[in-house]
Amino acid sequence: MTTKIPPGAATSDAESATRERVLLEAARLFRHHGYAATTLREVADAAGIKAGSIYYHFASKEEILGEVLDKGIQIVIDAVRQRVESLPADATWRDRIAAGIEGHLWGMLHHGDFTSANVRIYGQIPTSAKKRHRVVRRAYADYWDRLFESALARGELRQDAGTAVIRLFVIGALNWTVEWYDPKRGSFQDFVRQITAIVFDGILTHDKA
Amino acid sequence: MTTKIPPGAATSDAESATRERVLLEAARLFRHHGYAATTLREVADAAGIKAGSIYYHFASKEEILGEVLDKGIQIVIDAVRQRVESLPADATWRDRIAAGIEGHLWGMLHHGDFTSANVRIYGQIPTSAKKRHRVVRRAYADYWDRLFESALARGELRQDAGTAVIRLFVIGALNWTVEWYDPKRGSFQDFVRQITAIVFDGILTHDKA
DNA sequence: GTCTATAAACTGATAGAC
DNA sequence: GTCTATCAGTTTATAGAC
Repeated sequence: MTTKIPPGAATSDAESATRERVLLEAARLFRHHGYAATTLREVADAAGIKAGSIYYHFASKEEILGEVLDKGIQIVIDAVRQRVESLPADATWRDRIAAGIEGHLWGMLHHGDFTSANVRIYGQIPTSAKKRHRVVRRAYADYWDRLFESALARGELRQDAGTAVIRLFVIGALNWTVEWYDPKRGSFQDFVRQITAIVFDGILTHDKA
Repeated sequence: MTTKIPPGAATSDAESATRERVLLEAARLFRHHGYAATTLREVADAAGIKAGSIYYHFASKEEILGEVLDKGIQIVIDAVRQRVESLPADATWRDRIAAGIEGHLWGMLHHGDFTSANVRIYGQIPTSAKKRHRVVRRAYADYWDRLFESALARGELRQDAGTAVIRLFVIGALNWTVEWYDPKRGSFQDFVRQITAIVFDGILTHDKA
């Protein structure tokens, strides 16, 4: 509960280098092998310490899981809010949603181990861990629901599909890009342009008068 | 290699009731706990037999995995081909893609344990299993690429995004619906209508002259 | 076809030296 | 802070009875 912070230290508690290293390697291993399949010995090996030493930094395997999951979603939330809230007050909802898409993709693709681990293993973790993590997820879903419902009220969003369906479809599709996006096939900015175009206007051509 | 088939049996080899039961329960457990985290004791318990008995039907845990993965994708392939190929010869590519979307969603959502297991654990399985399964995946991807490239050649598909990006985005988005689709919130046919509308025309409104 | 029994190895977590 | 050593439990797979 009470963690000692060295006087004058600018960092928050819980931020030693090895601690961060353990979280990073855990995220990478959870992503590629799953949560239950990843052993603390593997995590310790990758982090350059022995298995027993992990328990100086974390109380249990599940505590590591919790931090990895939270970090994965927090990175995305921060990137989205930063971009959406730096828009001018008279921005259209289309502009705000576009900013949100770019932020979400940036977070997903630039911290792939944390975000992919989150996407891949959330459905496989103990219910206790799920329950705690659900609060953050719900808050993020609410943020997007507000964007979509405001756009709907302004007549910018299609009305023949539920906003919940739109949110789940779009966020799910954006999340999954971390599983196939290949930076070697083009710039991140061009990727964002393509995805935003598809999300906004669909995959078909439309005759314009 | 040579499996005894009772004379007059209409079924192919490898189709005893308990064998099918083991595959079904394995898919359900792989889906919810991951591959490595699922023990053969759990699978056996769920299937109503003892752990040792599994080895009469399967040579190893990885053989079960292979069959679960193949079945998950084969269900979807069959549903897609059936719908696309029953269309009249003069059908538009829009019609064909719509039929493909409906088939893909039907397969995904009506055999959720096999399809969700496939989506969730593919990134977490041993490379040996991945390598064998990749052949079927590639064939299915090619099928969709042909649909999209034909639509592109006919001017029905948008030209400012790569067909590979379109395929990966759309299939990924459709795959993920199995993680959030709720049959209690509306009929399957209405769900297909909403998803197809979003994929074809996007989430925004478009002024039509 | 299914069972019991067991082998050989691995698991999360703890205790205590340094 | 990190180490070694260890506990108690679990794992896949095999052998052989029925």
